[in-house]
Amino acid sequence: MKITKAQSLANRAHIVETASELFRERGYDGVGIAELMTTAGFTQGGFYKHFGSKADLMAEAAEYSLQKSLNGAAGLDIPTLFQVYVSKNHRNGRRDGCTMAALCGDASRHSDELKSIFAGGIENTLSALEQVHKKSQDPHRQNARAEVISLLAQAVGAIILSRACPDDSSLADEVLEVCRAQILASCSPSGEHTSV
Amino acid sequence: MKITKAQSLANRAHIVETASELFRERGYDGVGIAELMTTAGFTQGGFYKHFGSKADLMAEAAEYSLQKSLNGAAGLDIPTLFQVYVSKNHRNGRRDGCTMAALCGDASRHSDELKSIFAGGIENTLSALEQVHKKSQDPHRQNARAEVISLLAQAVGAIILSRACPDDSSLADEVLEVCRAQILASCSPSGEHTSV
DNA sequence: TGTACATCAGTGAACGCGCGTTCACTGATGTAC
DNA sequence: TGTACATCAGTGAACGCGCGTTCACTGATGTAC
Repeated sequence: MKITKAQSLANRAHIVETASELFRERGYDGVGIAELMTTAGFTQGGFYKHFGSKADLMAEAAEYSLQKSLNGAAGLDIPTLFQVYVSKNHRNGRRDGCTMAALCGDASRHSDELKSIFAGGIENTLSALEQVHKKSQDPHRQNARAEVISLLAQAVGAIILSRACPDDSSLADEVLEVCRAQILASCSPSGEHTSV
Repeated sequence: MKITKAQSLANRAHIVETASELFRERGYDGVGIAELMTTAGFTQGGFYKHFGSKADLMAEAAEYSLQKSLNGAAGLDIPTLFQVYVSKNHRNGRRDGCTMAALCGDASRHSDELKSIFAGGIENTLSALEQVHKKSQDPHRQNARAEVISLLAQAVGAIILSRACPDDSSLADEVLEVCRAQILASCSPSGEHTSV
C-alpha cells in the first residue's frame, strides 16, 4: 500500500532516529535490520526502499545523533555541560547519550566513510566547546582549543571506562566522580589549574 | 592424533594470545572461531577441547592482555608511560596495544563476568600508576589516585577519539598531540598545574 | 622394560540459526488526459 | 473535475552465507599390568 510522500519521509526519519538509539545502546553489530524495522513499526523488507545498505544507515544515523547532541547542548556553559556529561545518568542512558562515547570504538573498525562522519562530529563538538569556552573565561584564553580537546578526551574516556565496569561496581562510580571533579576544577573560571 | 600434555597447554596458551591480538584489532564480534583457530594454526573443531564457549575465551583473553600490558609497563615512570601510550604508534598498533582502549566499548555491551575482568584490569592499572606516581612526585601527593584516574581517562579517551577518525585525518593527530602535551604537563614533577 | 589398551587433542564435516539482502506482490497515491 | 493507469512504500517470504557449536573419527600419548 503506497502512502503519501510526506508520510514516507517521516517514516524514513523515524527509522534513522530509532537506529541511532538502538546502535548507541547495543552497537552496530548488535542490531539487525529485522529488529530495527520491527522496533520502528515496520517489516524488514521495506528497509531497502529507504537505504542502500546497513552501512549507509549507520552513517546517516551517526550523522544524525552527533548533530542532535550538539543542538541539545546549545546555550549551556562548559561546567554545566560536563556536569551533565560525566554523570551516572549519562553513563546509564546509552540510548539517548553521546554517540562518541557509545560508538567510537565500533566506528574505528568500520569504513573511512563512517570514520569521516565521526571526525566531523568530533570537530563540530570541539568548535562549539571552544566558542563557549572562550566567552566564559575571564582573560582571553590562548589555548581554548587545546583545553577543550583535553576536556573532551577526559570526559569521553571517563564514560567509556565507567561503562566497561559492572553496573554495581564502585570503580565505575569512582571514575565518574573523580573525572567530573577534575574537569570542573580545570574549566571553571575561578578554578583553572588549581588543585582538586 | 594426541599430543603431549605440555604441548597441549602450549597450544592453548597460543590460542589465548592469538585471540587477544585479533580481538584487540577487530573487536569481539569481528573475529570468528574458525578464523581464530586457523590463524593460530589449528582447525576450528579443536576449539572446544580447550574452551567451553567463545565467551569463555573472550574473558580469558581479556584477562591475559590486561595483565600483559601491566607487566610490559613495569619500571617505566609516569611521563614515559603516557608518552608511549598517547602516540601514533599505539594508535596504529591496535593488535598489541592497550586492551582498555581497544575493547572497553565492546566489553560494556557484554556480560557482567567480562566487565568484572575489565574492572579488575582498570583497578590494577590504577594501582600500579598510583604507586609509580607517588614515588616520582617531589612532595607527598595527597591525591595520587584521583590524579592517575584522571590521566588514564584522558589517555584512553584520546586514543579512542583518534582511532574513530580516518587514518589520514589531521584531527586524529591533533587529538593525540594535544592530549599528550596536556598529560605530560600535568604529570611531570616540575610541571604540575602549570599552563601548557 | 615391554605390551595392550584407554585417553583425548586435534581433524574436518555437519548442524541450526540469524544475519543482510532480494524479490514478487499489494494497493493507495500521484499523474496524465 | 473525473477517470485510467503508472508509481512505489510497505509486506512477508525466501535467498545465500557465516556464525557458534556439535560430533564421529584419528592416532600418538599415557597408563595398567
